[in-house]
Amino acid sequence: MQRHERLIQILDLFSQEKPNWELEEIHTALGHSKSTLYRYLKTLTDAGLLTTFPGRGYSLGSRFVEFDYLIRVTDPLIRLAGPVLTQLAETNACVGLLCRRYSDKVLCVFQHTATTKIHSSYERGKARPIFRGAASQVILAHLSAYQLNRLYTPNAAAFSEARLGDDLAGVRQSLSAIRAVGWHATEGQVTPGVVGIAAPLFDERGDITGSYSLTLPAGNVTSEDIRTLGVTVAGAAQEISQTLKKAPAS
Amino acid sequence: MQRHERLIQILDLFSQEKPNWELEEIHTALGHSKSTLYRYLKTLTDAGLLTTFPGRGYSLGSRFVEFDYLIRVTDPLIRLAGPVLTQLAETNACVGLLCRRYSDKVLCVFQHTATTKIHSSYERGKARPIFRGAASQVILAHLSAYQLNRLYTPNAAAFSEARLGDDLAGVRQSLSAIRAVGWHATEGQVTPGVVGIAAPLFDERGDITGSYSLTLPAGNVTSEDIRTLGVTVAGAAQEISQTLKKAPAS
DNA sequence: ATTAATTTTATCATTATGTAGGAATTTTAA
DNA sequence: TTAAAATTCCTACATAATGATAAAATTAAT
Repeated sequence: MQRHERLIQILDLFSQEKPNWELEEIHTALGHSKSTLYRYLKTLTDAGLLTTFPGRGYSLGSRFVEFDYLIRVTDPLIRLAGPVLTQLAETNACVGLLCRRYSDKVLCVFQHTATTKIHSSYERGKARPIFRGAASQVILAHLSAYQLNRLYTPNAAAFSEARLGDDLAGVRQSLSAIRAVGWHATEGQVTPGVVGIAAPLFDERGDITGSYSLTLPAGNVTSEDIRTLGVTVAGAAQEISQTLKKAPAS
Repeated sequence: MQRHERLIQILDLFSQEKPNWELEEIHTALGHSKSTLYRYLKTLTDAGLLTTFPGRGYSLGSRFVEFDYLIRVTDPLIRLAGPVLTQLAETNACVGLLCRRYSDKVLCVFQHTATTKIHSSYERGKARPIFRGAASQVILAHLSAYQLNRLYTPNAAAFSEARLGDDLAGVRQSLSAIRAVGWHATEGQVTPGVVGIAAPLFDERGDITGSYSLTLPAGNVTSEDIRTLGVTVAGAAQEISQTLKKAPAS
């Protein structure tokens, strides 16, 4: 299984800093023979994963845009949680975030901004590690014991830095506390001066699938405000999870 | 190059009708051995092109969402044309569309709706054939003679149905007329009772790269209105193309 | 519209890599 | 904690990938 990885490796080249690659540049970067490279690029282009225009090299193909659309419209979480989140963000003049767990990271899948005080850098399509910030940690708190174990060993330092505990027992305790409260708030773990308040979302089988959160400037809010918002967010999230249970996904 | 195609073939299974696939279902559909299939699925999953959750099978992975984001933020067309288009749509209480050419189809990459009278079904991520509708035909009109030839032979019927002419000479003439006017309007080619008014967008090398268009209900507009809007759209598109020329893409 | 230059694809002998089936392991669920 | 299920590993064998070159397609210029 080395060939397939080499094919897909080509996709890894494309980044925000360098979204366009000439054939020669790919050749230099990855070092295939010209005919092999042309073969690879044709396969990826035919699949819509790359596009090419004469004299302008290769860039990411339409398939990514099309499949993002497909994911968007088939995601029951967005359909259910989106409107409620928008309203919540508007009511509280803050930023609303809907995140999903993808293996060991957390991806923003929907966002609504209802304030100019925060420059939200967390739009649909941006991923974060599962360790920092309320929207991530509330997911972490609901992983199965087995999954937490598996995750902890190679990431002990990250857990420690995120103030979740310095050993597995400590981490378990912190996460258990988050579960007991039903919502979770952090300050400045992602952006300084910004508070995040998050609640967990469960899928139709009752497994953790994402988080529902509000992000607001730390200055204006008391811990009492945070508690009130936490309860609100948790209530909304719970309702969504229950609806999801009744109307199973496709 | 048969192996790689089989890998990517798996992605073709995922659709709006069936966004979730169990291993067994894929096995039935494509007929690899179990170990090979697991190997394929692991490769795709490691690459972020698929995700899997226990008991819920496989679905499209986070990479599509992340790369869509990347494409969105690195697309100079969206950056330049987006705001102007939004304003144009608002002013005229209609739907604004920004499309891009991807080989033989046209993809909507940005949309702004400023009316409730049309149910716009053309959001970011939706693709259409290059033959029907103003937003497509205006791109068709600016293909090179060679590309038009190549496209015509296997699609003569489609050209005819789209009323672009019944032979290559006729098609050339229709398209030449569109070029001469600088904008193009069609009625009901995509949605009955809906008028589309489009102008071409050229990249920094002067090649056709997309279209800029407004979509509005046919009832309320006179052909004089259409002409006025056409000139406006063409002017805006021209300005964008010129800006693009000065500020070359990454 | 024709022609020259460039880019892309096809061909084919050689060599390396993927495949399938069962065993071992990991992960989930009870 | 243990049993069940899902996933990955292992190896002999078959098959397809590779790269140099030739042919074709596409672009650019006249």
